[in-house]
Amino acid sequence: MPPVPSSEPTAAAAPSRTVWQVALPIPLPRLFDYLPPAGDDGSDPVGCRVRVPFGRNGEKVGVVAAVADADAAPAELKTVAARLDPAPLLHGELLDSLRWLARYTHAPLGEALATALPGPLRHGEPLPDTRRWGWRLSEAGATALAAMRAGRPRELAERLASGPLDEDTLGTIDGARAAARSLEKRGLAERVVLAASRAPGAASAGPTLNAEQQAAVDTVLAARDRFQPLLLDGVTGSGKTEVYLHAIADCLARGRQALVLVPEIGLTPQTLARFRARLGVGVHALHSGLADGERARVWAAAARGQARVVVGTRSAVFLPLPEPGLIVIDEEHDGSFKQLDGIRYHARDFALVRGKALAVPVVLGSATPSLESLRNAQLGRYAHLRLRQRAGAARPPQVRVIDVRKRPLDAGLSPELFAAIGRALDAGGQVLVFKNRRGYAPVLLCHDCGWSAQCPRCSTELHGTPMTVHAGGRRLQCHHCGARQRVPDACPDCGGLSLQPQGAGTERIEDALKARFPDTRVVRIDRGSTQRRDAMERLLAEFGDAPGILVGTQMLAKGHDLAGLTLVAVVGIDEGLFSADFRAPEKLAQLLIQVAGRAGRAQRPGEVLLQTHHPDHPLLATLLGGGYHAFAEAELPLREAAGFPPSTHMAMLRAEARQVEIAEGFLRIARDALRDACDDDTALEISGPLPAPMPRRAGYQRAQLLLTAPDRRRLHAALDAALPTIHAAPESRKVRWSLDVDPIDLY
DNA sequence: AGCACGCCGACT
DNA sequence: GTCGGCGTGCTC
Repeated sequence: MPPVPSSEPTAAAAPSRTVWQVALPIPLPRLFDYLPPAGDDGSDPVGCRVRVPFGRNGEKVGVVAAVADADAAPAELKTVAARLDPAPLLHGELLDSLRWLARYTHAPLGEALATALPGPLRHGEPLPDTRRWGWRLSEAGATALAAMRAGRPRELAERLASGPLDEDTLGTIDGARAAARSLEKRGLAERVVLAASRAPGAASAGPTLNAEQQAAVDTVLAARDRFQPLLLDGVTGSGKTEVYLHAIADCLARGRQALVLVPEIGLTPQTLARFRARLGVGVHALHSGLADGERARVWAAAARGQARVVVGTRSAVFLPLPEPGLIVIDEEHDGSFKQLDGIRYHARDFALVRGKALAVPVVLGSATPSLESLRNAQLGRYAHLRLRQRAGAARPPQVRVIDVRKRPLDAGLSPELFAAIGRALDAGGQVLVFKNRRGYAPVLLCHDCGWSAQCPRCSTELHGTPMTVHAGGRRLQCHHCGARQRVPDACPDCGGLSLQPQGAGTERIEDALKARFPDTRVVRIDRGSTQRRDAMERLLAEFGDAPGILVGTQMLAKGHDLAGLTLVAVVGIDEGLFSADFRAPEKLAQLLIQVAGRAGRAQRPGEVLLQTHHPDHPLLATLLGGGYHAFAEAELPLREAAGFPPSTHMAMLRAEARQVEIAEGFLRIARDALRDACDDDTALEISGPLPAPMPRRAGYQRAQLLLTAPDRRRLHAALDAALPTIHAAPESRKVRWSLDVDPIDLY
């Protein structure tokens, strides 16, 4: 039986009948109109979740995006099955910002809203209870206490006699939960709501700030109550976190909430413990390791203003902040702030949009700021706060370059490197062998002279565009223009026969090290060996500070301090020097600085060895001579000359199909639609369709279209104009396609 | 994205 | 003789 006695169209004057326009989490770029549910109280439904009938016999949960006149609506309308929120769940600034995000990413609003909500809320569950629950002794319990026989229930009753106990504490006492249930059954104890503890607890004082830190804090505090981006640009060990903590403490004192975004690997128990100890209030954590229910509780606590400080990874940028005071993005250059599937948003950029709408300062911290942020600082859009002094006694490590041309390599490691590792181990030190992992599209390199294959069409004097190895090592291909050629038999420069694709994996390196140092512990840490999020911490804790070798990738650049670390060896940097990805030099520079930072923390002075076929490469010379900022100052003009971001703006249209021709055919349709959408051809440069390496799924081929525009607004205008055509094209249904605005990986 | 409807192979 | 492959079409 249909639950809704449908509202019959009355012939009598029924003037402005309205429809609810609902945003649904499906990849269709429009809203869906529904009749309001019968008996609705008539309060503004915008921002409320609704359950609606959808399709033949399905139901979906969506969010009311607008209320409109029924006359304008299409033919037959279905009726909202249920309004799930009496008052809007999404409203005000957050709803506005999410509308912006949907427009900016050219995604349906429903998908943007779904991305912002934790699973349970997305699926229509009520906002969870965030009250603090605890146990207290009932009156009967108080009288019965003296007569109780010994045991767990009596022990608990005795504790409760001196005051109620919250459930978190209870959970830490052995057998206390069962004891509480037992007391409850006998009417001796009861479960009660405790008062929310918003009163700041004991905040411990941190170290005294040095002059630079104090100046940075003062600048942040001077910007309270207005939108102001601040780039906190401080060398490793300069105490950026102290600056955050002071700014957050001020924010708390003014009764405001603070949101801190950290990279995926940055949210360690140590980080949280430090925030908790220093701020003296509850610090909520939000990360991918949390259960769904827990994420929903943090979201609800933020929405109710109970969460005063939240430290979270990427998705925390979607938390509601009814009493906003400050947003911090730590390690703002980190790639994990960019979501790579679904709605491809950048948490740092979205945090800035929210900060602007919320009128709060946004602190972007990094020792190696992204070139985007550095440029914004140079242009005066961001306040630029520099911390040049290292706190404490840490001193920069010795950095040495090892030339591996013509050296016999074992798993990519040179004899000099093995010797240095042996010396460090003999001296009782720890060694980190760090593999720069610039994945799947290897460049071809001559081991004798260092020559690498460059595209003859796309390379200029300023900027080489490498060709990468394809078709099982038989073909070279340019990722910019798509040009192909055969892999040469001999090096065109020196005639040598040692042409090889770069890239030995960490497993091979681990095996080689185990073979050379059979009596030494070799621990490999990479995505494969640490699926679970605490696995890395556990492995590192086990590693301790006794001599041994750690082998790993990016994940090891940060986090857990290794006190015994005296030698860091970096291999695979040539892939960064000659990558087809224009961001590779920036990523490599950031990585090298960070890795060097690790070696500088030990008691003994650390040593960093860089293995390369290009000991004289300008990037290395600039970086080693002048540090990260010298590199950035040299790199920004190169980017500009080559027409790359941040001076231009990009979008990537990707397509995937069983046959490349299908994917490319779709992209050609899209290309034509985009060309038609531009009134002049300087507005948008379109490259492709280009083949994309490494299909995500077996049996599928990927291709892509790269869009570059000098002006962001015109890029978006072209996309806005062309996307309806692209959506409507029959070819679009034969491929899986996606649009990535501001792509970070051009693969 | 789901989910149904719709026409051609290896199983009870 | 059916169960089921996923092509294609639609969703207020």
